[in-house]
Amino acid sequence: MRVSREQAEKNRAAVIDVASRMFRGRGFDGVGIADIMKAAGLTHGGFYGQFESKEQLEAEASRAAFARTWKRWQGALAAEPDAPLQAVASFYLTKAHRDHPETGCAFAALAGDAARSGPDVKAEFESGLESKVALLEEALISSGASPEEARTRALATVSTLVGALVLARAVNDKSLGEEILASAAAVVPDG
Amino acid sequence: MRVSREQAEKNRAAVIDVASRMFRGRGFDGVGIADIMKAAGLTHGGFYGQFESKEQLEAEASRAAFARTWKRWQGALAAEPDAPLQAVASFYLTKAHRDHPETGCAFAALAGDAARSGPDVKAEFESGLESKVALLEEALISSGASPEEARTRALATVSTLVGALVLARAVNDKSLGEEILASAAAVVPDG
DNA sequence: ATTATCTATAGATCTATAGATAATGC
DNA sequence: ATTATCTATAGATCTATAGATAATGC
Repeated sequence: MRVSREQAEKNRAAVIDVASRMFRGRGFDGVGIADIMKAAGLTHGGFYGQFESKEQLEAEASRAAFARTWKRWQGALAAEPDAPLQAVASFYLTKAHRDHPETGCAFAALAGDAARSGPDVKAEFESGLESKVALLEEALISSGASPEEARTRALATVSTLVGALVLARAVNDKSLGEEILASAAAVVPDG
Repeated sequence: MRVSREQAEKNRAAVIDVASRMFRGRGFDGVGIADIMKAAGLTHGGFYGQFESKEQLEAEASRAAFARTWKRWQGALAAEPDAPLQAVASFYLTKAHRDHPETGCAFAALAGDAARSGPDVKAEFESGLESKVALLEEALISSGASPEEARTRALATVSTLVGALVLARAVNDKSLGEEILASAAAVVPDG
């Protein structure tokens, strides 16, 4: 049941894509390799021809999630260049984002898991963070901020956004969750 | 090998205490019941005489963690009543806290896990959050803030603190972690 | 001939339970 | 007699690997 080299590459990419969603939805420890391969339409045993280990897939799936969400951030910033922090906050701090971790921010979904993971996963979180912070910094500098102020505001804003989403997901009360998101949006300055 | 009712109650409390640290250190899914019971000096099988399920222990261990850290917050606020947000930020956003999740804030350590847990765990996270927010609100109102402003600032500050700690733990680069913590401290207002 | 994927399984977990044991508390 | 804890195990996972299979790519 061998497939073409092209198809094999597509299969590998599909595994990463499926894993990226499943990991965000259920956590690294909440999904098994058999689950992922089945969802990608392949068999469990085929996994180790594509990846060295589950941890390698965790890293690659995180990278893929960051690449996707980076584009979303970039689009929002391009559409509203004069208020970059509000631009990001307004799509980030939403009920839809809270209710759909599997397609949302990998920091909010997996940073706790990454904190307990090995250096390969953390390396992806590190570059994922730096690349988002770089987007915000650039936009803030264009809006007239100093480089130092831009970096501080960018880092702190990401912390506020991620913290608010994580907390909003950890409570039962939906309206409390929305209050958390709204309070975070209220303190994000207009850049 | 039966023990006195008093000792049995102490054993149960010890299991909760040990679990509260181990869960914060390794996540709910990263620790087994056998691990916890062994660390508490008991046998695996004894667990189900003390608790209905692992999830019940997760909820009780979370509650215990919140009770402990609530006291820390209260102490910091009592010591510095005029700058409540800075008071909390200055012990929360530290290298020591980043490097010791097992004795630190359960939001930062476990909110991602809680988001995927059942309603009993989420209920503890909800009341754990409300009780910390209540402390901050009260202090901010004493410092002259309106009730609405106090609540918004309290919720947003907790989001920023938790987000910064979670992100600082998810990267390899220690100095980047410290930069994240410092940027969060810089944007927390003086109350 | 090479190799992507398959079936099947090893070996190590995990939660939860059944039944035995022995000390407490009536 | 009751009950807190113990030993032992069922049954369901999980990661990872071994070896077979069959289509690609030389």
